Amino acid sequence: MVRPPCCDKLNLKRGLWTEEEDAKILAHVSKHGTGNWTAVPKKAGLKRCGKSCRLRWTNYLRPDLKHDNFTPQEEEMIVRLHSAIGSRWSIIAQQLPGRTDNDVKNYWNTKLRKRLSEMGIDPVTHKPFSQILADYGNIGGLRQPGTRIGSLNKDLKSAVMFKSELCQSPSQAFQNINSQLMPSIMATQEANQDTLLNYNHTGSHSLDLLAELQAIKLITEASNYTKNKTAPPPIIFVEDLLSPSSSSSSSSPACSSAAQEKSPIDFSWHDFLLEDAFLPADPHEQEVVAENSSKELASQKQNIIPQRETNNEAAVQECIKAKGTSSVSGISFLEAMLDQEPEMFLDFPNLLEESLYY
DNA sequence: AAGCTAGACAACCGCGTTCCG
DNA sequence: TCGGAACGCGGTTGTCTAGCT
Repeated sequence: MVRPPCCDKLNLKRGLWTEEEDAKILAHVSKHGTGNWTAVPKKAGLKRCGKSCRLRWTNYLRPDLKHDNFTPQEEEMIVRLHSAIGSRWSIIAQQLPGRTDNDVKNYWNTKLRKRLSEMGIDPVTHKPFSQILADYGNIGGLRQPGTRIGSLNKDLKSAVMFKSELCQSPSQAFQNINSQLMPSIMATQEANQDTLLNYNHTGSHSLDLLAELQAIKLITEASNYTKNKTAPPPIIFVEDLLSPSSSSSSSSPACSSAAQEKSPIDFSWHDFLLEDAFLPADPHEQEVVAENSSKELASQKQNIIPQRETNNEAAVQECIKAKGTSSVSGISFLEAMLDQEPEMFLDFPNLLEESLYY
């Protein structure tokens, strides 16, 4: 295909926009509306390509855009949606009035991704790094002496470094695994990434549009519930959405009864993991763990709150108080998750260290 | 005060999709 | 049905600024 002349950068200005240029765009749009952007530069008297004009309008000049900081509710929405549909920024942005895909993408890349990494959660898979390391270890005799970790991504590396410092372990802990386990991991990582991308984006495992919209709807409703406490909390399982026969209704058989009883108000960092981080590989052991988990959840339910059957404000507040944090409170959603980091390591004492020291 | 670095965000690039004659 | 133009999207790069040495 022949590229339009505007892309050839012939005598066309690039870089940051001036107020004068912005004014020209605004004047043109107010007079003629949006559309036919290739004609806009000429009509508006701008030495820019139409594509650049459109971008300036959609990302900055549109009157409905918000230019203030992201709220904790917006942060929560982004993380939830990203865990469900991946980096579909335009879809995510559609759920956040006044935000553009560029806004969301930049915010994710500069803030949210990093913070999740520091929590020990892979921002791509939404799994704990330790599980990823463990997964690597289960493949190809990783635990054999002389095997190495490969192209662990930047987030994983930084998270390991972060944890090493936290635990006052020598910083060479990461260097050790990095140097000892590197090559055999590389192929595995690439394979996993391919699978992941297929799940999250396109290809044979992709979510169809309906599933995506259902996911968004459910997540939106969940978010509204945490804010307004107005409706029963839907629970969304990515595994459901990925299943060809999936239904995102709460009657999905894939939703365990224990999980169904879990309320988003009772939010914890666990909610942002795609699956149980330390589920044993052995199916029989998985059953045992699942059974124990169900008992534990049932026990917790009795001790905490009758979540489903009440919208009782006091009970909800008590729950929030008990958990110490929630997106309902004024503090940042991610800060809330960070606050629960000690809980995370209490739950999974072998997190990271397991992979670091064999 | 100057130089360096990291963070934030605006803008660009390339590719896929949609529209339309 | 086909091909070109326009549009939309996600990844990447560039620029500015604040903080640190």
